[in-house]
Amino acid sequence: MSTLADQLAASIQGLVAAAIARGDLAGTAPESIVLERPKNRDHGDYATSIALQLAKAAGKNPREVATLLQAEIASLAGVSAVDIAGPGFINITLDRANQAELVRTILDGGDTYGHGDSLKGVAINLEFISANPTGPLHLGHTRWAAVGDALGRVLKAAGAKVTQEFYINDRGRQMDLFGQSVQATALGKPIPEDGYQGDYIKDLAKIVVAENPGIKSSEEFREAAYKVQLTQQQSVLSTFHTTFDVWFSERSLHESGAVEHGMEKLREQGHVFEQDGAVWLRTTDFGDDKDRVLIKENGELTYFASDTAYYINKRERGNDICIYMLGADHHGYIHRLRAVAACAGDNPDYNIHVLIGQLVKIMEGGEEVKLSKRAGTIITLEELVEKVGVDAARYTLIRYPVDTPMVMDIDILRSNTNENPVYYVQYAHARIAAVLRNVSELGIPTGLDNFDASQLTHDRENELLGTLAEFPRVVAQAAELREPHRVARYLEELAGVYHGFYADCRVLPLGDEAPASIHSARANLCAATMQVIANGLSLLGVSAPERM
RNA sequence: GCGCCUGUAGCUCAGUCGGAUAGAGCACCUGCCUUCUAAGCAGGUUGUCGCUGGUUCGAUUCCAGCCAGGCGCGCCA
Repeated sequence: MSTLADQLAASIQGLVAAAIARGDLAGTAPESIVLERPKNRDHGDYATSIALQLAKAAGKNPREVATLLQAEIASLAGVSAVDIAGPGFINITLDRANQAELVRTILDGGDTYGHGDSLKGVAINLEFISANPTGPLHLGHTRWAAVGDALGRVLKAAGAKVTQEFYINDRGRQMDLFGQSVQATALGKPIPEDGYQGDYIKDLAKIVVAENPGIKSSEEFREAAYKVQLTQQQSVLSTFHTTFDVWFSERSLHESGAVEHGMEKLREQGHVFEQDGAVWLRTTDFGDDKDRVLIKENGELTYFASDTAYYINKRERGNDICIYMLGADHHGYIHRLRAVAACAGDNPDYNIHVLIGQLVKIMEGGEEVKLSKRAGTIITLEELVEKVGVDAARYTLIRYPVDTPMVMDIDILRSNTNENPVYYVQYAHARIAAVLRNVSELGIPTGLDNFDASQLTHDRENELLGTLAEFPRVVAQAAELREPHRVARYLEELAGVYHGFYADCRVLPLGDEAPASIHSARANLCAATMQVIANGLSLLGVSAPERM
């Protein structure tokens, strides 16, 4: 879908190229032209600084360059005025009725408005959370549960084929300790050193014993508790509206021979060597600060060996790009994972992308809730949802970039005021739904057959249309930068613009006033806005209520 | 010591192909509901964009160095 702004930018690009071909300008034409929405409304609907960029090569001052292009831009379809301002900005004002045709585009597009094809044909593997199945999901996992799922939705909207994947760390010492801990608890014995504590272990022990009478060995306990705990994680994530296409077991990686296969591939690429009785991967060739052990001196495989094989496995399953979402305590993995990609013969700048999420702090009652496993003050995903609900939790976690540490204030999230941005956005949606209910009750004709774009010339209408037009761009950028928070911020802006429109532009007829085409036009504009808010919230996995 | 992230209003934070007077919410004042959801709108107050240099028509944005804070640097998983 190409937006009005895209078409305009392409046309201007053509004009610039033509001017250069004619010899009016010197230099080379830019590949594309950026049209931005000026913050100041006096600067038109769109602005470009192209004249300032061209000036130097052209050997003219920027205002001259702008003047040269002015008349031609003004003659483009849909443009009503072109002004030159400041050092040489070209400010473009669009024809309002023409702009209002966007309502048709949105309503025709329905829930696909905003979708694009910038990542069309790209297969992306998106791995997030990947917790050990040895306990409930906690706050750190929760940030990824929200952001990861939202990112997946955004990438799909940009046309990518996305596999959302959860890597189950079901192998190794932690699992054994887990089994021993549950066993000890069930049998009333002391929990082993470094074992798992907490009430949930007691609960697991009870369930496991009830379901498996006569269970004895720690291996049996491990397997039974693993099953219960994994099911619990899956069920909690499902209520959180976070879905996975693949639950990938680390064990299966070993059982299927994928680890040997991965190792073989790395050997072929020539980055594997032996030293001190161990087998290493020379990751320092590609920016890691030290080489990494694949097979220990005692013959055991390292966790890193699994990671490496897993990456190769993902790529061989047809994924072009592997995105990893890791906690801040894993940021040391960035270099080594990129090096793994490079060792496998891939381009680390394209085939792999590691996102690091900073920590989440919780405030409640004006104080920081200290999180400690030992003290049992871990906040789980389940508890957070109980406190604030799915929508508020998801929305708040998503609206910040992941590389900033964030603070969640439970008290604010519980409040139904506009301190709580999720309500601000949802309220706009519910408000429109209410207006449209009234529209339908009053028998005001809606539908695009009754839509007259030339009615929508009010400043507020124009501002709303301009904001609606930005949505596809926001989605594409969020996908490109892997930053779903941009969608949330956009929705807050859109909600604000709608509320302003609502305050100044009456949709329903007043008193005895007969329904006229302005009412139909505004009703359709409302419907278009509601559609965009719904589409945006859907990208975040947050509900769009019709009543509040 | 090395590496990753952060430093923008009193508070919580936005701000990427470098652009015009740096934004939003909260907080604090002032207005607006006998007809659309006031969970709303309009207006006012608030800044050495951590510091110092560099690149250039122009830097909160890019580069270098420094300061401050968070986190991490196992043949652990």
